[in-house]
Formats: sequence, structure tokens, C-alpha cells
Amino acid sequence: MERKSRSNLEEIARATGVSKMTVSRVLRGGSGFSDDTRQKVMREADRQGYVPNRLAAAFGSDQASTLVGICVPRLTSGLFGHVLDGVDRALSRLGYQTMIGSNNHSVDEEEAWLRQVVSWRPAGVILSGRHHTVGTVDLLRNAALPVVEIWDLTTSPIDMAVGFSHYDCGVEIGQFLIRKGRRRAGFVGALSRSDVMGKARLDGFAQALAAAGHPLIDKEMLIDSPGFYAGLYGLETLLARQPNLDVVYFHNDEMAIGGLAFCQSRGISVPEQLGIVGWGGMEAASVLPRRLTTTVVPTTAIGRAAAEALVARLKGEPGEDVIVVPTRLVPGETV
Amino acid sequence: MERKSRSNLEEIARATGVSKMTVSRVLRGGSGFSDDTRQKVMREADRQGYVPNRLAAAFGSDQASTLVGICVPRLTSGLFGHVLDGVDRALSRLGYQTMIGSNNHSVDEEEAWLRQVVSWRPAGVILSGRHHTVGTVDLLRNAALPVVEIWDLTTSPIDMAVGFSHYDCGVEIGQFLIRKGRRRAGFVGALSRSDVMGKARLDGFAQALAAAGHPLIDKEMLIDSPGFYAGLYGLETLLARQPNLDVVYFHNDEMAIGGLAFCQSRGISVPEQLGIVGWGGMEAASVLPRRLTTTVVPTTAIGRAAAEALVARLKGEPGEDVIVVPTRLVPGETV
DNA sequence: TTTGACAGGTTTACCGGTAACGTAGTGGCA
DNA sequence: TGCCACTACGTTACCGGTAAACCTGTCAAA
Repeated sequence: MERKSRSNLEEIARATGVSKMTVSRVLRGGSGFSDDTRQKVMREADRQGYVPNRLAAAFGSDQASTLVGICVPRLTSGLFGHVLDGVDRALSRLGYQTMIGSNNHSVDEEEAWLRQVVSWRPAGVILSGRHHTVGTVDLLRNAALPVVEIWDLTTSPIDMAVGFSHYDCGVEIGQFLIRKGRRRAGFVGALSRSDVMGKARLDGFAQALAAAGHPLIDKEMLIDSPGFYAGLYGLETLLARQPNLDVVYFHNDEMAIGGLAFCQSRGISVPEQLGIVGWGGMEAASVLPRRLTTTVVPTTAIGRAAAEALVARLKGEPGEDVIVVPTRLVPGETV
Repeated sequence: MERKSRSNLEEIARATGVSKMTVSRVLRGGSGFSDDTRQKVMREADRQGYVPNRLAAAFGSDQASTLVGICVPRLTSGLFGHVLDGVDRALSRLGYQTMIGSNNHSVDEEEAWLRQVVSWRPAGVILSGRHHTVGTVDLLRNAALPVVEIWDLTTSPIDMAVGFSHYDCGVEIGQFLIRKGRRRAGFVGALSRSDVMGKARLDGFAQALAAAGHPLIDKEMLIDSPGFYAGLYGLETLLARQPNLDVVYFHNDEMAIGGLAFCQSRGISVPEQLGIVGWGGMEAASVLPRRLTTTVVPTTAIGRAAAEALVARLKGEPGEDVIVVPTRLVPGETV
């Protein structure tokens, strides 16, 4: 009963004695109507509590979609929460709506999500990472959909990209440790599905160390989610094999904090006996007695830049296809 | 050019020599067609790379929307990240898509968000908190939209509710502290806009203390976001006024950790001299040398339950209107 | 033989906007 | 006076599905 009485352009047109098209023009703020007509229409729309039907608009015109999809690896990660926040704030300010998805670092889950989202004919999508299935790329190309790849930078994006190089993060940390006089470095990581970004950091790290003549001594990769306990047990395992390490680079801050906890429990002094380095700039790391040496990623800025690049593209404004946002090495007190 | 050639039911119908309606039935898995027809249609749809147009479906039938909106106070909060994860996992498993929004604890921002979302004719929405504007309630009622209110439980929801009582959380902590022999309690909170839930915890806490004959000594409310430093400085300010407190209840875990850091810096022994209590069950709290006394909130379960209740309602299945999820007091080692 | 049920379809109308185009009136100017 | 430009509308077609009603042939039971 309520459904039938829902206000629409036709109702407003009938009540004000003008045509549906004129009502449409008034409500969208175009031109081609008198001020008198405008007032009548606006008043009537307000009286009826008119809510526009974007479904009909997007469907009919094939131009008017204000839906943007974003897929991140995990919604529970603090880092991606900030990315999401950056995206959503920018999009809603620009009049767009945000559809989310998470893929657990799986490109297949990403494709499944995309297939659902594309059926809503979004204005564009934002994906995390540079690796996608063939199906994903086909789908995007077929739909001629603007897409921004974020987080892990690629020089040849499908369309646009916003992010930084994980490889370079690793290189920077490697060089920093060498400058600090560390010579026997290890790495503790986690193989959460196909998290290739952590691998890229490791590669850059190992490369920088090798180039300086002090190659990576050993690494411990856990098949586990990259959290506190994985870091703790990972470091224990690694040190059991290599007791003489003087610094360990961790997959991320959570794991590094786990490593710190292990050192504390065993009386290993940080940074004197062992240096600890994380990655990501996790907020909670600030609760530690000493500031963690890590790389801070400008998460919110990445989200915002991705959203703005996408909207600029939609409006036909010119812009860079690849936007590099700088990460920041925070020296901290654990090296 | 690409746009025109986009596959649709008509194209598939033409290519297979059946009617559009038959193609629709086949692809939606209904009945009323032969197995031979089914095979032909399926093969052709696959060949054309058909992607259904939910825009058209939802628009035309007024039943088929699989869009669900969820609005949380902050996307950057670890707690709400988990809620979002619970919601999105449940929804995507059930074939729905998730639209997000955040409102900074402002009911007006919530209404503005809802107005945008309703224009997409979603199947339902999930809101955080029990307080909403008149416009929000009108909009929901007018659209006859199923809605789940999460997080802060109300006994008279607009429609459905999933959550727990913040007031009861405060009461439980108050009674716990009394049992533990604490007699001079303080509170450190943050007035982030109109965060009424933290206020509810304080009220329950004060009520329980008063009922036991040892009323709340003092409280410090900061006009700041409820984070680490707010907790640190809040405790400093409070202790300057009331040096004899024997326990402090914090707005949340982040602030409690800030408080712990303050105690450590001043040589105040925890829990001997001063007890510290948080709220929320922040994951990072597990990195502390001693386990924080706090209330753990089943965030993911709330999200999942809300999504499932909404979908059950949409499918006409019976179910509870108010679902209470239990919080858990974790005694910890800081009291 | 008639009737009816059923499988396996087809036809038509409609959802609520927007694009494209048509048209009446009005005022200015050569 | 005729022509043109311009304002302020109205008309029509269409987007891609789905609901509902309507066919048509076949087979079994009455």
C-alpha cells in the first residue's frame, strides 16, 4: 500500500500541472524553466517527501551511476580500515556511494566479488594489488570500467594506479640497517594465501643487503595470518636456527610487536642485542614503551587519492595515470 | 561501440531463437523450459560473456534488490572494522552487496548518508546506535525499509536490533571492582561529538558503584578522539585532582593503554597502586606485558547476526526482533 | 469424445527516470 | 512585416529486466 503511493516525478508533475520532464529538469538543477515553475515543483517535491530513484536514473541513462566498488584484502586490518575511510570520505563528498568487498588476498575471490559488483553497473572500481585473474581483467575491459589499482604500485596499470612500491620499502629498510651497522639480518614473514606484497618487501630487502655485501642470513616464513603470535613464534624459530642475528625485519608491525614480546620474555635487549623492524605504521605500535622502527604508509591519503583520481576520470578531467604516494621510514628506537 | 554490443537477454534470445522471457527464466534457474533449451541458452550466455543487469532487475521488479547499506560511526576503528567484516562476509555469502558509510557519531550525517542510500532502493539497512533523527525514522518508515540497529541495544527498536547494553557493561565492571575491593574509582572518557554509548557505560558504572555505597570519586572527560594520548593526559589530569584513586575505568582500551603508559612513566605500580580497566577488547591490547582488564565485545558476531537477521526478514523467515549478544568481562592483570 | 492438467513456451505491459527532439510564444531587429 | 533566436516548456522513445496473462500441443482420465 505504501509502495504504491511512493512519490515520483509523475506524481509531482500531476500535482503541479507540468510535465514529468520539467520536474526532472528542476530537480536536477538544470535549466529551461521559469523561477515560478521551479518554486512550485520544489515545494511539491518537498511536500511529498520525494526521494529520487537512482536505480531508474542509472538504468535509463547509462551515465548516471554514482556507485563505486572497492575491494581490499581484509576489512579487519587497521591499515585497510584507513584506506576505506579515505575512499569513502572522498567519494561521499563528491556525491558517490561506496560498495565494499574483501578477498582474503585471493584473486579468485576478487573476481567473484567483481562479477557481483559489475552487475550493478558501477561508475568505477578500486582494486587492491597489481595481480588479478584473466577473468577480472576481461570483465573490466569488457565493461569499459574505470579502475584504480591501489596499494602495490605497478608501472603498467590496467587503467590507473595509486600506491607505492613494496620492493622499494624493503630496499630502503635494508640500506638503513646497513648504515646503522647491522650486518647479520633475518626476516620473519607470513604466507597468508598469496600475499605477494610482503614477498616484494622481502625481495627488496634481500637485494639491498646483498648489494652492500652483507646478504640476508636466514628467513622464517609462517603459514599463518600475519599477527602478534605469528611474529612471536616466528622469531623464536628463527633465532633457534640463527642465534647470532643482529636485526630482524618483520612482515608487518603486528608481527614485529610479537617479536618484541618474545625478546622481552627471553631477556634479549632491544635494540642492543637485536634490532626489530616492522612495516605499516600500525597505530597501536605507539602504545609500546619504545617507538618501533618501521615504515609508515599513508593509508588515508592513498584511499583519498584513488577516489579522487577515479572521479576526475569520470568527469573527463585530465590526470596522472600512476600516482606515487611516499612512504616514510620512521627510525624509532628498536634498531 | 563496446557499450552497444553489451550482451543482454535480448541478444541471447535472438541468438538461440527463443524469447527473452525464456532466457530470463533459464538464467535465474526457474522452471518452464526443456533441458535442451536450457543448454542452448546457457552456452550462448557464456559465449557472450553475459553479465546480468541488476540495475534493471531491481528497478523493474521492486523486489530484487540485493543491496544492503551499513553505517558505522568510524571506519578507522578496529572494532567497527570487525563488525563490517562480519556483515560483509554474511551478506556476500547470501548473495547481497554491502554499501558503507560513516557518520562520526553524528545523527545528522547518518541521515544525510541514508538519504543517498535510500535513493538506490536497497533491500535493507543496518545502522549503529539507537539514536536517530526524526528525518531518519521518517525516511525508513516511508520506504518501509527493513532496518537493524546494532551495537547499542534498545528494547524498542525501529524494526530489529542486535547488540548489547553499554549501560550493563558499566554496571558489570562497577560490581567487579567492588568485589575486587576497590573503593575509590575514577573515570576517564572522551566526548567525541555525541558518543552516547560511552556515556551509557559511565552511567551504569557510576550507578553500580553508588549502589554498593562507594560512589564514583571523579571523572575526566576530554574533548578529543578517544585514543592513546587522550587516555594518557586524561589520567594525568584526573590524578592531579584526585591522587588517592585506587582504580580508573577508561572509555576504551586505547585510552586505557595510554593510562598504563602514564603509570609506567610515573612509576605508579599497576595493579597494586592503581587498577586500570578498559573497554572493547582491542586486539592490540594483547601485545601488552600484562593482560588488560576489559570487556570484550563480540564484534564480528554482531555484524554477522545483524546481516543474517536482515536477510531472514527479507525472506519472510520468522526470527527475533531483538538479539542480545553477550559481552565478556576479561579479568586481566591490571586490577 | 470431451475435458482438463501440464509442460514449455510467447506476448504485453510496466518500472521511473533521461535524451533527443518538437513546438508555442515572445521580443528584437533589419 | 518577416525572420530569427531564445525561453520554456511538452512528447516520445528507450534502457533491460520481470510479472502476469496468454497460447499451444500432448497425454491421461472421465
